Amino acid sequence: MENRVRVRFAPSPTGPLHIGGVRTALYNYLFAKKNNGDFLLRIEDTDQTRFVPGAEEYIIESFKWLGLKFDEGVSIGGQYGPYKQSERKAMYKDYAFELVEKGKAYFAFDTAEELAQKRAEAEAEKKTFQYDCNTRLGLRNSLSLSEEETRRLIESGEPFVIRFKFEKDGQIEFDDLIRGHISVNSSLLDDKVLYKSDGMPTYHLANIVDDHLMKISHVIRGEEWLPSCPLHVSLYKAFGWEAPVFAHLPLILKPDGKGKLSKRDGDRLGFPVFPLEWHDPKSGEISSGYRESGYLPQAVVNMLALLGWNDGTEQELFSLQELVDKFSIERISKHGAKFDMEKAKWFNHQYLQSVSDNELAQQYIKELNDRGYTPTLEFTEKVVSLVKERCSFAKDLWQTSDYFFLRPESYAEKALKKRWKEGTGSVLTDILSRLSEIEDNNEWGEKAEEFLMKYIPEHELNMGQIMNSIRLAIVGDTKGVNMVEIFKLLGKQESIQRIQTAIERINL
RNA sequence: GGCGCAUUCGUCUAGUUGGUUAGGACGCCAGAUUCUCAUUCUGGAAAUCAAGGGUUCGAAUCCCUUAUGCGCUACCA
Repeated sequence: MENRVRVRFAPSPTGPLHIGGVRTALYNYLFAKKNNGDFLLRIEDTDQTRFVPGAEEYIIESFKWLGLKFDEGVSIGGQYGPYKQSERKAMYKDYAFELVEKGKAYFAFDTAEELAQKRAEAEAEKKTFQYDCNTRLGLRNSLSLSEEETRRLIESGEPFVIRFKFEKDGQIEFDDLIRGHISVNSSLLDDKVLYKSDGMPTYHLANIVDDHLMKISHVIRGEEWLPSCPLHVSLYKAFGWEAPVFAHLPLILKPDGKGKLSKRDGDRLGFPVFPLEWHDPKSGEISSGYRESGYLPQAVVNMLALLGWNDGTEQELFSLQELVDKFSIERISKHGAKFDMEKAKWFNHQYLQSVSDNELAQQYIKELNDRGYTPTLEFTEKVVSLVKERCSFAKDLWQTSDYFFLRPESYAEKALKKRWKEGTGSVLTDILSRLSEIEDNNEWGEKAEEFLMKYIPEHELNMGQIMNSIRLAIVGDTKGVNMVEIFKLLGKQESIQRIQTAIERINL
């Protein structure tokens, strides 16, 4: 029980879950499962001003879709709860005060205006104001003020925050599983606020307290936390707690240019940045999701896992279980990875092929019904089996198989020019009459093929030319699956009808 | 500005103890297959390993410097 691996994913419910966050969660999950450990979900809602209704439910729903199960946490429960920081509010204050008593932190009474003033002054001199060991004595806090004054201010209800007190010339060192040894001089760090004047802790305090209380063994999080890690390490030390092992993940970058992948990039380049579609309750804006865009959850998981990690072999397709078996933090790359939508599409193509025809057909038939067609499941299944390999998404089914359901209304001009020559009409008329003579049963398609294979060479006609003109007549373009397969599925009546119509229309 | 992190084909990456024709995948191009399109298969182009210095018989791999990019620099997470 002592050294059990326990990791957590700790999002803040300020909106939909970003794909980078999903990857962070995935790596946490893989690491936990690989080591037979626990994967927890904690909601970090200490900033009341940024709370967005529905975000928490969205997060839970996202992981359900992705197939990543939490062992403990919000909506699941567990013995270390509550798992939502707003419900743990009372305890943070005690911990913050404990630090003040230990001389590791102090009260500060500076107002937001006063600090803004300081920053403006510094900026005017092209410097940066920092609340740290060099400036704190000149500011209004329990270090610069007398004990009586401090007590008087607190008792009179003056708003205050608690700041961490960094040592003057300490060296803070820690090891990161991905980045190796990291060393920072403490006098360069600013005295971060731990406890806000609204009675809530900041991320830094709440995070450390909760990770300690929830017995988190490894903290796997985004690189944006690396700069504040020295503070976190110092906090563990100040409390006298053992720090967890840290691993800071590289960022997911936008496909073009530089920088973090953002919601705007998705809108701009036309790919989802969120696992599920998100309806913003305030702006009413809708952001697309992987699920709604037709991605399979396994494909998203595989794609994300490989964006910055590989097992050292040339394998690229992994099931979730395989990822669990082969995952290792040490093999995560150190630098950010640009998101590649083409590769994402390729992954989905791979996974779509493993979905059964029956399952896809059931899904497709709903779409067909919506479009006003009512084919049987059997027929739809046959169509699916023929066109599946050409699709990357289930939604591609229609554009690759529409001709099985609707007659061509027009004929592609380019194909017409190339495949419908002077005598095509009369040749097809002759072929048509011969096709009509073939008995209309299950073997009609094969028989039709047999006939064509004989007829075309016998009349010294060009195979490609004739087959394509028939295709053009039936499909409306020179595209689609094997002609015989189309004959078979469409049947004699429909096939002949379409050729007949085409001859009449085109030869007009 | 300060601090931190990073830097191998267009993109994702392999390369863990210095000796490889620097490998794979996506994308791209070509060929093959087919009645077309797509799929599939085969092949090809594509990284002087950010740059410059060292160390060494030998460096993508070790050291230094520089450059560039990114991240953080809030009573946000």
